[in-house]
Amino acid sequence: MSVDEHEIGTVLVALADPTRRELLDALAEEGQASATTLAGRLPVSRQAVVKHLRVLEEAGLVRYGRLGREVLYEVRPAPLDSSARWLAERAAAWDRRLEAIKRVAENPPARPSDKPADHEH
Amino acid sequence: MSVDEHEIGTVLVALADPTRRELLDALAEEGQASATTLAGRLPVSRQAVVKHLRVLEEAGLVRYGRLGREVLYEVRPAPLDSSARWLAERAAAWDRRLEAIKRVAENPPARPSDKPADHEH
DNA sequence: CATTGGTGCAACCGCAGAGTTGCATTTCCC
DNA sequence: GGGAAATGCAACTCTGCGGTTGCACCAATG
Repeated sequence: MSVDEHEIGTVLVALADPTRRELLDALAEEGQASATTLAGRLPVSRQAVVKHLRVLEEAGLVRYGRLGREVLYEVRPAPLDSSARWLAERAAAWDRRLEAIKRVAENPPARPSDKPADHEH
Repeated sequence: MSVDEHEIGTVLVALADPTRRELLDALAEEGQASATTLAGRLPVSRQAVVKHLRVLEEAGLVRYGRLGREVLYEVRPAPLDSSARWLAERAAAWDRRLEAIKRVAENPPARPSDKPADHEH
């Protein structure tokens, strides 16, 4: 309801990369930092960091501002928050759905197919 | 704190793909369904669906069980839920961090660097 | 003004993953 | 038994993306 699929998509893609998550951790710790600084903390080149920061920025997870000759980035919690809500909503919806199905399966009608066996591996 | 980085990683990767999200939606709606059935609802081949289901299963987002000659899948909300908590925790941590930095920047000490200008684009 | 530290830009590489097709195999059902 | 429906397996293609390197460009500073 609250946020749209597409925005969530960009956030999920942004967060799916482990380097990007490390980058966010570093940024959150530093408060604010430049691409060069961050590249010093991770085992990748500055250019790689720049590219990552670009996708993070497009997901709204970081903000940047120029200060003299350097560009400082800082973290933005908002999209993370709305994504969390999106996930929680979805989990709740699934739960409701499963509950409804279980009720139907156990009580009134004939069962056309059984529940899948619990197949942990 | 609650769940480990690696598990979250697999969930995020699984959710990052739009086809996989559609697949989960379809599955949640159907209650349970086979790869063949699902392939009928999405614009991809059955084999593609099978591969997606494999990564979803490894992320714990679906469960499957054999019923005669067909394999039925159903959705599992738990990992979604813990991921949501993970994101929310992180967002909160960032918020605290930003607050702390703002306090430091405004009050006691000299400011070594200014806040980045608000650069929405 | 020349140097130096920080960015921006572009080309390039390698690989994983999303997708396909074809075929073998199992199981249901007449 | 013998199709027909569903799954399993394998090989293959192709695009995207994470990463690098090299160089040009700016701006602070002695």
